[in-house]
Amino acid sequence: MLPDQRREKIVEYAENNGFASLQQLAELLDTSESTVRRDLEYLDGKGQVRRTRGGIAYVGESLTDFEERTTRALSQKQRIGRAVAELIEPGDSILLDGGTTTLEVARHLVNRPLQVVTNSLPIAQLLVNSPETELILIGGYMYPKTGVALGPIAVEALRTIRVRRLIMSVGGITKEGMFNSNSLLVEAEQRMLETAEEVIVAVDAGKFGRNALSKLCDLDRPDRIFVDSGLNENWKDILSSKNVEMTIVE
Amino acid sequence: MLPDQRREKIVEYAENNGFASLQQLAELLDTSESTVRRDLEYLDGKGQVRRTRGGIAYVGESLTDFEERTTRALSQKQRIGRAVAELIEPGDSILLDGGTTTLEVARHLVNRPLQVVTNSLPIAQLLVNSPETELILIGGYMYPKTGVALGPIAVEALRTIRVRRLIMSVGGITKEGMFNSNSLLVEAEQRMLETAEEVIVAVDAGKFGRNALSKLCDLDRPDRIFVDSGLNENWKDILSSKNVEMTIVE
DNA sequence: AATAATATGACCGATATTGATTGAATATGA
DNA sequence: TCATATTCAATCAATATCGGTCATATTATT
Repeated sequence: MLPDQRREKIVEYAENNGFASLQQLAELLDTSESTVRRDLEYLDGKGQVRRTRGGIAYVGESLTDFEERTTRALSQKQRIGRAVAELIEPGDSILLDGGTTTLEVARHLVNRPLQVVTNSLPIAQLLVNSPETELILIGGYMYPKTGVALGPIAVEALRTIRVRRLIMSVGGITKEGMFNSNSLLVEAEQRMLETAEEVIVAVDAGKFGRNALSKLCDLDRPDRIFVDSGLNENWKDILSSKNVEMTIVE
Repeated sequence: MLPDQRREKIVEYAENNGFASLQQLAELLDTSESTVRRDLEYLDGKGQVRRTRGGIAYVGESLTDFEERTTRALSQKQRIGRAVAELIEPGDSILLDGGTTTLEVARHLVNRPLQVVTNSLPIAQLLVNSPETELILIGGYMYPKTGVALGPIAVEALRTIRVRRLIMSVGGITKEGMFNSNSLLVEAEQRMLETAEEVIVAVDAGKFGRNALSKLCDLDRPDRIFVDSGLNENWKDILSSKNVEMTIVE
């Protein structure tokens, strides 16, 4: 097997399982631990994966990525995306955060007369040739896996922008608030929150009760949350007690 | 089997499988490893496929298919792109302007250890998943036709950036200087000129003697110009009298 | 047909990768 | 704390791959 191919498989395996031990990988790839060790060193050096004693852990959206793979979660994302897009009115100016859910929203915005601001490369790619849509891209350091622009350049660019609606997704929601896994991302998203009149959060129910690294904002900060019908009653009560408008998509 | 036919099969196989080893290919095509090796060198040179030790990996979306079959001017662009890319050293920080010629340069930068700054969406798309390459995207208003970011946001972002080399292409070159067709673009490019230690212009010979809307800079502003061999002697004299280093690609 | 130009396959020294081994560093558990 | 068991980083010999060269075969041109 080719070295690059092997490394790709390692990343893939780590993505799916969140963690992988040296032995597992050596057996899976039918190679020696030495080689795996060298590969991990290489991949870690590049930030694709984080080494831990005895193996590796996937860095980034590990848990969510896994869930995204399941078709059920995906089709829910699509439904959520459509529902959010239906809310958008002609001539709106909207800010689209990166993420697979917001990408689903963007799919429904092609060829609609809108001003769209985004820091997501895939979303920009989708909308750049949409004739009716005026597209403004937020630049910055490109985070490789998800293709979103982060860092000081992104934050600075967001300072000069005002939009009617922000559509964002988050990595986890607990009673303490909304979370995401990457602190650079959270910093950019906090700036986004300041630029929008109305904040809309689009998540699948699986994110509720799950924690992540950095706190993004309080639970009552969004004006509206779009979520699929998998949300349990307890959470519905909590949200309505916080005066967050909720749209259950099915 | 014809060489071109054989190469086409190699690309096809790589597309389908993601990876292909030398041995696999040699067997599949019923030819020697030497020949396959030469083919891979050729295909890698065109950016259609990425060589890795022991074989090849398929690289990104094949815009190439479309461009491959077009005029001679394009293959000159490819050659220029390759020549410019050879100049770039590991660890360099470079700023890539938008345009088809610079896109050809970018094809040869995939998987090389570099810091790349660009305002071009297609170039970003090409490099975002190149693991060795750190990518910084300049945002702004997206100009639909060419997919480059322009306007005040782009200009502002460029103010905070310094790079070793700027690689740009221009719409026209006359004795009065370099020109481009869009004044927003020229404004951004003038800012780019300020951020780079060394300015490299990559153009095909057809641009010489041609005018365009907005003046970008004087003829002697670039440190180096890459151009194909179609450039006539008169222009060579003019450029050398201006102390611009010239590389004739062929 | 003769010649030139190009493509091919085999070979070889240089280089990179691999797997095993070792002692050092770190974690585990009494 | 100490003893034991893992895991780690470094090293080395064996192996695989690379780039270049050369003789031969194929194709194009005169």
